[in-house]
Amino acid sequence: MSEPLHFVVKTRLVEVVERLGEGAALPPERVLAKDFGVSRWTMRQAIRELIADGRLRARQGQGTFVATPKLVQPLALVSYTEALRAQGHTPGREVVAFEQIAADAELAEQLNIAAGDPVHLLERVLFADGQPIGLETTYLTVARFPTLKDELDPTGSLYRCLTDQLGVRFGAGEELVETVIATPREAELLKATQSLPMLLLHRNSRDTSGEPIEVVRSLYRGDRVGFRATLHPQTP
Amino acid sequence: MSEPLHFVVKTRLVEVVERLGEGAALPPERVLAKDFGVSRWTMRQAIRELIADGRLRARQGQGTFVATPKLVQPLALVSYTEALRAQGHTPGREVVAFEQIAADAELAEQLNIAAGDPVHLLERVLFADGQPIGLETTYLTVARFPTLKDELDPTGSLYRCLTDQLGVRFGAGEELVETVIATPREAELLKATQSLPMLLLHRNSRDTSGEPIEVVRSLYRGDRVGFRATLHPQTP
DNA sequence: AAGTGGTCTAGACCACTCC
DNA sequence: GAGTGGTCTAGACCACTTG
Repeated sequence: MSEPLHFVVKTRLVEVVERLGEGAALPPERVLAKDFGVSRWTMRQAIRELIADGRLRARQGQGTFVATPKLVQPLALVSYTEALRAQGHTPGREVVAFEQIAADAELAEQLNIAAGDPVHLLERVLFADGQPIGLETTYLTVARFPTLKDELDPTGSLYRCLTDQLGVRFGAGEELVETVIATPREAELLKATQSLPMLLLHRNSRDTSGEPIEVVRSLYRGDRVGFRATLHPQTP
Repeated sequence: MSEPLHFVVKTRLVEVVERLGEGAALPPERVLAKDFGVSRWTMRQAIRELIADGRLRARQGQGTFVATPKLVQPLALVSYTEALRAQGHTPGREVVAFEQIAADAELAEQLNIAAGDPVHLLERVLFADGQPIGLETTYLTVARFPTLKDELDPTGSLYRCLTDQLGVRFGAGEELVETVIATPREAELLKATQSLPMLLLHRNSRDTSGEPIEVVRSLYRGDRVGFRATLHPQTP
């Protein structure tokens, strides 16, 4: 058994998926398992990998369907809303939380404040064409943005509010990208099955004078989103 | 059952992992399952997620161990060797293939050549401190680099060879990042268990005049590597 | 040979959606 | 209520590493 059975099944299932069109429904797992002559566990293993690869999409109580291609988002300091619209998709946002909390040690260091200092916490689910694709958690220092709670429409663009209303000028920033598994809470907010690979982006934005503006933790569904970075040549 | 059992187990297992030090061995799966009062399948589900998160590492025939933190690699046009060394790690490379193939339609378009034209294929496993962390597949047009096969030491830096020996000047490039599941072949080369989430980087480098230099498909172990991008402010 | 993780089976029940 | 995907069990065998 050099090649696991579930991979053989996956390979054969890919052919089925390619014959069906986008959005087409797959036969039920139990039927597929019988057709392929494997157990349901093995069948699900193959399906699960195709879901992680973004080829299939499962909906409990309904069935499994051929997915549409992944979105590609820019890895840059631009508004989420504008980036999506530029690609012809309909952006959406849903506020999960907008409150003040006390910064823990790690967050305090990243924002260059003292542990325990108050920070704004803004947590929003990002939608594209009605589908949840990401969970964005933003932290901003209250001392620096005392009027944010009044000025910001939490369903609107934070980036726009900061630049247009509060006069913030974004400088260079850093973004970290890695894969993680979502917690059940995060998975539920993203309407994803648990243990689906996610892309975690961690951003620490600074203004033109190098002062921290915000700390952002964005969790994107790995089955639906990819990112594009623009590389700049070295000048040594 | 709003919270799946395997997640409850995962949460409790994290505490165990944190008490043990880096590199420490976990009890066998069967023992853990018994201790937690769950089936081995549920136990493995929890372990599998901690492996994907980079907290644990499993070695067949040996056991499961507490992992070291993820590496963070720059998402930039610099030599892999130099980047790793700058972080105090020992880089390594192993050549899997170095040959000529005919470009398929997609590759031909990306390299701005005709389908069927010969291209160099260089496939290498990248190591950090003796551990395989990535599989890099590079395609270069033979017509543009006819002497590459003679000039390049395939165990050395391709970037160095291109810039120093062949006079190539890298311009701006684009890099795509997404999560995928490795094929069994790729998983084997990376000594990873299958169905582990990977980070796929797809790069299309161009020189200063905009001509394509190379197409690179890099597959990194998502449990061991993260990436850092530097963001540049918009100038509208 | 013994013990480890990796794969697979058969079967069960739960949660959700639609009729 | 019927049918779907989601979770979980108990048990088996395989592949690999070490003594």
